[in-house]
Amino acid sequence: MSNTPHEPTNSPSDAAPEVRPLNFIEQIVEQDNAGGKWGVWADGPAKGLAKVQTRFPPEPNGYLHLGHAKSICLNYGLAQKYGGKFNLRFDDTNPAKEEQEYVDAIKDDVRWLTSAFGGSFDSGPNAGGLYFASDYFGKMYEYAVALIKTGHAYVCELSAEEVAKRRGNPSVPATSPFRDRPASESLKLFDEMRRGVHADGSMTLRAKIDLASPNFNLRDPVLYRILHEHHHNTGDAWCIYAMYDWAHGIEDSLENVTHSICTLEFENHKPLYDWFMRAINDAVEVEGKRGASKLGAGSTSIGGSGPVGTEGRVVWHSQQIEFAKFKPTYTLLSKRNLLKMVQEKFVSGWDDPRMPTLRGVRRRGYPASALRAVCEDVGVTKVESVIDVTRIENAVRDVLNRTAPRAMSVLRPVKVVIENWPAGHVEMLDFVIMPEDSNAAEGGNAKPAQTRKIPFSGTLFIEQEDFMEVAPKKYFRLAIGQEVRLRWAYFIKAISVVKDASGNITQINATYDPATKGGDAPAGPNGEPARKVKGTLHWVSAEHAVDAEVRLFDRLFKTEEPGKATGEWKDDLNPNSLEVVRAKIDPHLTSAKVGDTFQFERLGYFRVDEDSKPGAMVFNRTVTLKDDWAKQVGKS
RNA sequence: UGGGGAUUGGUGUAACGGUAGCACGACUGACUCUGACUCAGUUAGUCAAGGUUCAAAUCCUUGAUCCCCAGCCA
Repeated sequence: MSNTPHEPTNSPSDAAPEVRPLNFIEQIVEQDNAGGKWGVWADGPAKGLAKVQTRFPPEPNGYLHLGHAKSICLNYGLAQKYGGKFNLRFDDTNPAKEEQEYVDAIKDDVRWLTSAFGGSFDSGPNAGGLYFASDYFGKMYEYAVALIKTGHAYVCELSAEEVAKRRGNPSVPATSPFRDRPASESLKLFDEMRRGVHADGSMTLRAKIDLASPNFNLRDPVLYRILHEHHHNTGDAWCIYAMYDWAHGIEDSLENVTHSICTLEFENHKPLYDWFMRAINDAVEVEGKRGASKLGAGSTSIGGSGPVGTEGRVVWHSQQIEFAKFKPTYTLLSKRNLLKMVQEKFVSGWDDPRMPTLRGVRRRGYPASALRAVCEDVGVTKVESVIDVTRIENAVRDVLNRTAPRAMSVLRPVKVVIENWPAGHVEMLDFVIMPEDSNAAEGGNAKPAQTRKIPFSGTLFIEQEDFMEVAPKKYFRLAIGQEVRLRWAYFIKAISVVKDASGNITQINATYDPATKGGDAPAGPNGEPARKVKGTLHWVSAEHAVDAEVRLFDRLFKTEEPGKATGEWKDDLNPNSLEVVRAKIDPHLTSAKVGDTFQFERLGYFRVDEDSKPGAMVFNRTVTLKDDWAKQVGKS
């Protein structure tokens, strides 16, 4: 390709690749990087590069779902884009709800999803590592003591009910009779709380902020509650546990997180997040002056010659940024309700292929890269938007179309007998596994189509809906007297049907044209154009086909926003979200392994399910192919 | 009734005082040995009303609608 110098330089071939505009978080990151706000990486391959440290902080009290996928992709994507690090951090501060089972599942899910970025939290250039809030319990306790000493916190002996009663309202301030007790007294009680002297619920450590604040989060929030619970990580070492607001900023600080990204409902918590970090900085400075350097910045300082934290202080103070959740239509995405669906057996488990959990969609056959693509596609904003689920399905189709080998299987079989086929004869025909990639073809990189052999005989199965005795207008499929192509095989024409007592078609009798072998009619002897046919059907040879179970999924809910109308999502459950059929599949598929995904031509994408056993395969329909004909039929 | 957010075609998202653009969908058509894929075209929008300005999606005022907040959950 030669470029003529006279031509404008914006021809498609040399135009700059179309770049997506930066989302608002990327804009913040780039401004921070340009201003040197967070300093640079001190060592490692990114040495000298502006520091970008993100994290995904799940609570291990449930399974990850599509909503979490957006957060993971955002945080991992940022780390990757700016040469930074991504941490997986378990926010395990409430042992009453958390379990090891969830920790293991979440690690596995994050690994799976981030494989779409070519890495994970513990592998690849952006691996920041695995962390637990519970590893920081000691530091959190030290900081809490420092806050008490500096008059920023006190032990409150009000019961939960009393606190609620005294919470006040927008115009009436809250109250606590313990607010002004001396620090020495709080210190003593807090120590007792820690040592297990006091019962659950008998007292809390509260921050001394503003009982009259219109933001209720600032009305002296609880830092610690007493919980005599066994913790999956720390066992029985603690019986007081930090609350989210107290714990989270410290976790971010200890990991030198630069951008602490969370969802919109935490916007009201940001003043508290920042208040705590300033209070800790105050306390640490005071301690430093006293010469008691136990609280010294240590690992939490940025160090080196770079700037020091957002507030110009000693202890790292991350920046909280909020974005809108991922909310697909026809889907429920709250851990509480998903748990209920599992417990009340509306689904078979957390990994039911109809579930919007990462495990569910993975089992169904959604590729991680498709999820990444959707997240990229919908963008990141503070607008609470609703995403059409079909966008996810389209992203899945887009990936699978490029990656899934083709096969032919018949979901709802009806027998076809080729009357003029030589009795007992079996012919092996070429079947194209992967069509040429038309995208690649444009770039001149078309990979030649690969083929394998499939058996053809005089008795076949085709799809019931591919035959009608009388073809309506625009029906291109098989009908009496109407000729169609059997994919990669022959043209056939239906002659007659056999019906059972109740009028159901049990057999179609047809004839084939031997001259159309491979699926094309020859040109006429005098160069006349070859005979064309409008329809092409998928098929399997009856004596070779293998029986298999195929699970067809529909959406779990009938309405775009489950529960919107009545307040109860159970009212909107789709009773027909699962259909199981006995299909006739290509014998070649019996060698497929769990997780393998195929396109069953003209039907959709299908993944071999974990329930498969030798000789009894089970396929999940991941998603159908788009179907213009069904759309037309639906309209009329 | 207090505080915090948000509002651009059907949906998602750009435009940061200077031509309202992109993607998805939908619709037409082309192509096709998958009614798929691909390709071409069409469609349709600044929450409302005032104001500032040569010029407003963008700035100001007033209002509307939606979301979040009074857990010892995260």
